[in-house]
Amino acid sequence: MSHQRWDYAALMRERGFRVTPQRQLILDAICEGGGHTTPEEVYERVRAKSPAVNRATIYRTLDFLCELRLVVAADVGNRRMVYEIAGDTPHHHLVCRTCGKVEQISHETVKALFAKIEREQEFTVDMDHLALFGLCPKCRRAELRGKR
Amino acid sequence: MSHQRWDYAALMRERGFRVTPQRQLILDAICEGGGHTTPEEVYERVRAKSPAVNRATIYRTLDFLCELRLVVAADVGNRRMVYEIAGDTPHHHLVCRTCGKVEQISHETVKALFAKIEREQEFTVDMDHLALFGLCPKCRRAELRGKR
DNA sequence: CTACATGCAAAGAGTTTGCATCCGC
DNA sequence: GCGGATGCAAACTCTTTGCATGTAG
Repeated sequence: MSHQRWDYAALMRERGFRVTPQRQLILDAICEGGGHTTPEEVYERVRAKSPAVNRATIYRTLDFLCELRLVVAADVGNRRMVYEIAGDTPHHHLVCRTCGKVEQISHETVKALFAKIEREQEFTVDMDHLALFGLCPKCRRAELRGKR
Repeated sequence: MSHQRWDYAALMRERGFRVTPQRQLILDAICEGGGHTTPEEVYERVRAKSPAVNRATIYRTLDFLCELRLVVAADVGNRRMVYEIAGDTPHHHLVCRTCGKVEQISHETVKALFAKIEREQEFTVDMDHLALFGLCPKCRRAELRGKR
């Protein structure tokens, strides 16, 4: 999925922000991540193309892109933040803690839980990205085999 | 719920570890948290009673207590770890992204989602601590008021 | 008495901020 | 040219580590 730079550029300008080379490089870097990208990965990828770009710019731009809702941030635990291009449909991730494979869950599936929490505790969960850890089918079978 | 210091002390000694005043103070401090306590809160509470205790000891002891499984650690997002006495029924956390307040959700509530994921995608979610972000009732009302 | 635990200080990682400079519009 | 964006360096938070000292068993 391309991030369609032209649209993003127009969107930024419309809202009175500037389209800078750094911002484009950082968007590219997040795209290259496919799924999720850490700030450090963004930094490395950007630096490969343009070594002068500063870490502070990475962080400021990631925040900026999140505020524009072009990018979403997800806290995947272990004190790690990951960023990804905001997609059309909100989705969540299943992360296999053995092989690291990432699957998706639809927002529909998760919404039932959020609704239940809202109903029972009045707490409004508004996460646009949820990361759930566990075992993918393959690793689960491997684990069962190992335990016998 | 008390942490029953005598049992813990016996357990530590059985396994060849020492029962020190610091360890007892730190256990007390986690207990005082009721649900969940950050390292900083532990530090403050311990320091109120025994000002010489060092931050490094807090971190080392929290790790130690986790390894003994007397305490469980939960990554509550926002790069914040919280600790609590082990042994309660497994539960999860709701974190208010405005005021930072942390509430609990029962494992029962969450299990339905995990079961659904298992059924639909064969993926076994096995998280013992899930952190969901959103707005607590109070901040939600404040936000609604602000938007009018 | 001995090994484990602690205090201290310093180093780390990861992130944020103040300020001068730069450059997109 | 103006004001937002960037680079730089420094600060900041949270956590970890090496080493000498202290103390539980």
